[in-house]
Amino acid sequence: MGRHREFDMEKVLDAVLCVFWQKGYEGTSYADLTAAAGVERPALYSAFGNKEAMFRKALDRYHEKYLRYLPEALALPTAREVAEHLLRGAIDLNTRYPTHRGCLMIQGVLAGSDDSEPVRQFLVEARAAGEREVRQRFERAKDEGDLPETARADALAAFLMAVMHGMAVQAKAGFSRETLEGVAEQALLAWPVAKGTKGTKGTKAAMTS
Amino acid sequence: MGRHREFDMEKVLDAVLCVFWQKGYEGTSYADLTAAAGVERPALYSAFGNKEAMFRKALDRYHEKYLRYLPEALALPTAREVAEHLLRGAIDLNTRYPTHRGCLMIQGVLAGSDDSEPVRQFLVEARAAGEREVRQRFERAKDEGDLPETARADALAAFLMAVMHGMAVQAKAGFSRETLEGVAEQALLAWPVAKGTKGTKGTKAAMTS
DNA sequence: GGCTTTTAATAATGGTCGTTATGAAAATAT
DNA sequence: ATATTTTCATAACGACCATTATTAAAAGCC
Repeated sequence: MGRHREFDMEKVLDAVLCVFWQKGYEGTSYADLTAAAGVERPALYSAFGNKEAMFRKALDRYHEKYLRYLPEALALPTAREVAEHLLRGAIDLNTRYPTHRGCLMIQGVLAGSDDSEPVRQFLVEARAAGEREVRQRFERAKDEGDLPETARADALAAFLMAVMHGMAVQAKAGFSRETLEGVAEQALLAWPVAKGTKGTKGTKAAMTS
Repeated sequence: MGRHREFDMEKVLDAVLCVFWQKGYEGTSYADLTAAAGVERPALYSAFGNKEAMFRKALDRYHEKYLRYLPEALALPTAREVAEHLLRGAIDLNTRYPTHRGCLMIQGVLAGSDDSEPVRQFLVEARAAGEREVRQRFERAKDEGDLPETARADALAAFLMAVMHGMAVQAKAGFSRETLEGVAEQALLAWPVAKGTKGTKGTKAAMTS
């Protein structure tokens, strides 16, 4: 019984995601959303609830569709490869789409009015969760011996995420892919190497290959 | 002739700056500004012009009052010291004030509506100007021999700024000063050393002293 | 075909945004 | 002391914000 919806829910969500990605949570209005989705306001409300819920849904999709490189990275055999894959994945994602450069988890809400504080806090926690996974992966790497005992997993994870966040800021500012590759390359130069493991001296092209 | 203004212009500007610093450009309303400055709207308009001009004035003051560590850093004798001072200064600034953590030049506008695009672009250019100064300083360091000929000044500057941007994001997310010091320490581990210059092996406390 | 149910589009809600008239208060100048 | 000029606070402006009534259209069931 009843009529079925005429629009493609996934297409609408993708359109919504792109707008949030480009303009951030607060910078996005329903006028923007309806224009991008080709669907009127009440349809968005019936489909998502409200703006905050819509953003959370968009963020879910962002994880599923664009942040796959994170679990991919964590599954690699060594911490060095994990770091390389994370940096490369971030560069790809931040520079691939000219209309929405940078990272939704950074520019979604970095600072804003009190109204958007719940969303900001949600993003803070989401980023912390990602960093936690990376840290735990590096702790495992210490156990497995591909990171030296003296390495600090928490500092390495925080450093790696800081570089990724910084690259997101730079990508949003229009920095080229090549420039970001130089950043990632420098970030990896001091990657700790466990005793008895061959280093990567001379492989300066590690990040650009 | 005529009446003179009753409020302290510098105090008002400081208050305005703090609000922008905390909530960003778009997240700040005139209600916030008047509440913080203790001055009514028309006074702000007569003193600054409009919101965008007010933000630019606040950014000028930010440079003068809080970004002094940048020219300080550039004046130091070696590139290594420049980098250390920049990182330390960023950490200080980003974590010192609990009510407005992070960096105005990052969280002022990272992404926003079309209305705030001029301000966003202005911040992009301001950050680029800072990075350019750092790059030129590193090129000089190559000439002077305290950076090796093989070092890429542009990549080092971009990397350093990326780490600083990333730390600003993390500071806004509540990261402790100690965590950021660990990030900066890792960032400096691979700092290039010219031939015939003594390295810094073993001085792991370089950043926390 | 009539009845019910769900979606669609139009348009209105109260509230807040940035920006300004407006008129009272205060201080200098004549 | 009066006139002039500037600043001050109250309050209003239109525009846009996120959120909903409201009503028309479409699709199922009998």
